[in-house]
Amino acid sequence: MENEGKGLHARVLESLGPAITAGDYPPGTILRTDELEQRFDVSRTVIREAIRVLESMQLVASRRRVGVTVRPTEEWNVYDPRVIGWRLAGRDRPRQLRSLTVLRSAIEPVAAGLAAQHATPEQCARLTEEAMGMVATSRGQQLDAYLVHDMAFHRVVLTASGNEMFARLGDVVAAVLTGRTQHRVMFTDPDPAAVTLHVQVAEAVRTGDAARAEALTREITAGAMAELDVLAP
Amino acid sequence: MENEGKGLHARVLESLGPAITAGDYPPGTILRTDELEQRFDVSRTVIREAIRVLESMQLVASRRRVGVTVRPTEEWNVYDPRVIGWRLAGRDRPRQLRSLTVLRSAIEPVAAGLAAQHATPEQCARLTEEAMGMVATSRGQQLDAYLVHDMAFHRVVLTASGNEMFARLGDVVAAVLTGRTQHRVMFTDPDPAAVTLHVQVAEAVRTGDAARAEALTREITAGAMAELDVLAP
DNA sequence: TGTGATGCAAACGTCATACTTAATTCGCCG
DNA sequence: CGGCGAATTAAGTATGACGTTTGCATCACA
Repeated sequence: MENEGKGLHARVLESLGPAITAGDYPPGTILRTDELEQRFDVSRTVIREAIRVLESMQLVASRRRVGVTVRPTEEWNVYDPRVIGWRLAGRDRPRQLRSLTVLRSAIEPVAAGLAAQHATPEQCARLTEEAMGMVATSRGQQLDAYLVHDMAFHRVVLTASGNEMFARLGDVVAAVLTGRTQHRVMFTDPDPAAVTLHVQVAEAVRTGDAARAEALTREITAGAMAELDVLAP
Repeated sequence: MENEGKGLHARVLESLGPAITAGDYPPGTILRTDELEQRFDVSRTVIREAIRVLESMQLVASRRRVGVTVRPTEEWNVYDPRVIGWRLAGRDRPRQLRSLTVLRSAIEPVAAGLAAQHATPEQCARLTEEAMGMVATSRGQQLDAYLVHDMAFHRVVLTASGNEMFARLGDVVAAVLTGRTQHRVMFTDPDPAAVTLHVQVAEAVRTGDAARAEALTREITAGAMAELDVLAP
């Protein structure tokens, strides 16, 4: 197992979390702590702490005399990084990927516009650098290297926006980009038009042209949305 | 106290959470469990469960031999409803309100566009109804009643978008709207232009005009952003 | 004197158990 | 038949003991 050195409650969590988010326990399902205790062969303390975390994610609700009940999907904290990770790893990965891509398409253009206004010289340099990296790796089946630059590029944009809520979505965007690469046929190089757009965004941010940065980024995310119709059910 | 019937760990959480998010414990601060145990006069079990929840919010990290250390702001789960609530209640409320308003301005127009495509007849009816309610309460110092309709309106739009990530931001938007009303001079009626925009959005969604719904909503959020410069530092 | 191995101790992690609280169920009595 | 209360059940809390990790200091050796 790679489940070592993380504490027992973390191990229980890594088992229950994915199962619940995958829908293995339909909403309303009742889990009893003593049953879990036996199933995982750990003490109540451990189970209780794992439950407390699941409860803080709104995945379950714990009531006396009743047990721990699984809550309906609409009540989950779908922005919790672990919930996102579990759902991406599980059964409704396509659905989750779709939700996140739509989220991206809303956030990133605005973030790029703000970045054009607030980015530091260092961030502008980083941006140009990563865009260049994308150009360099855009041909000849170097998808992995390309992905690294792509993720870095978008992360810098989100950070440079100066909005902490946007900045925290860096991991989400990275996950979406990674997911797309994994689903893509492995010998298809990235769309040259998309690469060009990234270079232009870097330039727009550097010159402080917010409207242009926003519009260009909107083109990028529109492209991602278009791909989605082909890739995800 | 109104802290009753919620369990001891919840009470500890309601004390530590706001304190940490308010910056009372700067990043790197070390809390020891036995000290907390004495301070709150509860058992280790309770402290440990509270710590576990704070840890799941990425507010703190617990390491052996060193204690529970407060993590830097950039690592917090800023989308956790409780974190948002605590920060809105605390010292950097203006900053948080600003972040959330920017987030709104990115999300809501896209959500409205999607709502125009996916809204059910029932949702369209709800939308028109709430817009009418806003019109009815927009004059004569009925700000509280107006706020109720305003919140309901935006919540329906977010839900009708069909995107679960958007739908979960209903509480955030509600918090922003509430915050705005509280900060506004209490005898100033809402901007008539904004009220009209809401009515037009309802219509655009009903007629399935996505582009128009998006553009109109963008006007609404732009207005909210403009207000912000006056209200928040 | 410098460097690395070794051992101690501090603080969290886990376990077992006893006791408390609250809610549901069921049966008694009016 | 209905309401009220006692039994039951499962989570919540408290506590003492032991395990585990790891920062730090000390000591040995070159």
